[in-house]
Amino acid sequence: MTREEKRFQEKIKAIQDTMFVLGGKWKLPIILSIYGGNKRFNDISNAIPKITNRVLSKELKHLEENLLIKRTVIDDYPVRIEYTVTDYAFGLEEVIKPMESWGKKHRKRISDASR
Amino acid sequence: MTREEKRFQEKIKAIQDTMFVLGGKWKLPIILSIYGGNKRFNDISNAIPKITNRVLSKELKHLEENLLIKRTVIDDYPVRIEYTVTDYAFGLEEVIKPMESWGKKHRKRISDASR
DNA sequence: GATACCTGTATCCAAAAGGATACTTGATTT
DNA sequence: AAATCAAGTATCCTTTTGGATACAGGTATC
Repeated sequence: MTREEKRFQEKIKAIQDTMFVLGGKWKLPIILSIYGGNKRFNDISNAIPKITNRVLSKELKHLEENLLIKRTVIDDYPVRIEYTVTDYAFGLEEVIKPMESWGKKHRKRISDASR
Repeated sequence: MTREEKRFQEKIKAIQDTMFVLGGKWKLPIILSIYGGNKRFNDISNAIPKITNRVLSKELKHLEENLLIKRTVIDDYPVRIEYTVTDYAFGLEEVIKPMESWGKKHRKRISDASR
């Protein structure tokens, strides 16, 4: 593999890492929902219609492992859990904003193309 | 649904549109490979180890439908096809670059966190 | 007439992602 | 003693995505 090919592979890998963190059907809705003030498991679940417990649970773990949200155990009764977005997650702004604006332009472009 | 919730849904939809265009295992490697000079089906196929014909064919169609590459029939013998990236595809730079740099920072962050 | 070249398709299969539904745990109120 | 609540787990199933392999179809060379 040439040096050039290697840089190329690293570029792809970095982009795919980003997609791994944000990709799939639910990660963005969950992050934005917590950011919007929902802290508890059932609050988040209710705020996002149709997500199941199993999937929400898995995604919360994924987001926690990737340092985007924090899980805090509050030890009164019944034991409550609070999820909050981390400061680190705010760094995603720099990637989410371009994705949002490109996605909007693209949708328009594609629907224009079919007329 | 409040106005706020609606804006929220549109934001998510736009981001997911971007992911739909770029997501999956092969789309980026294919775009970058064509951008890097591979024009013919078999060239692209050879440049990307392990991709199968079936998958390459499907992904090329997807990328063409999304206006990122152009398919040109060259009526020689045997009929050749050339794929090139479109000018429109260059607009992706604005979303790919942040994804790349965030992905790199994130990989470092995650590996530091586990020490 | 067999063979090779090129750009795919066709068929079948495996793995990953996501969904439905019921259940757990353990203190507390009824 | 039964019911309740929060935050998930457990089990099983469906859908989506990707992979393996063979082969088509038209021309041109051997």
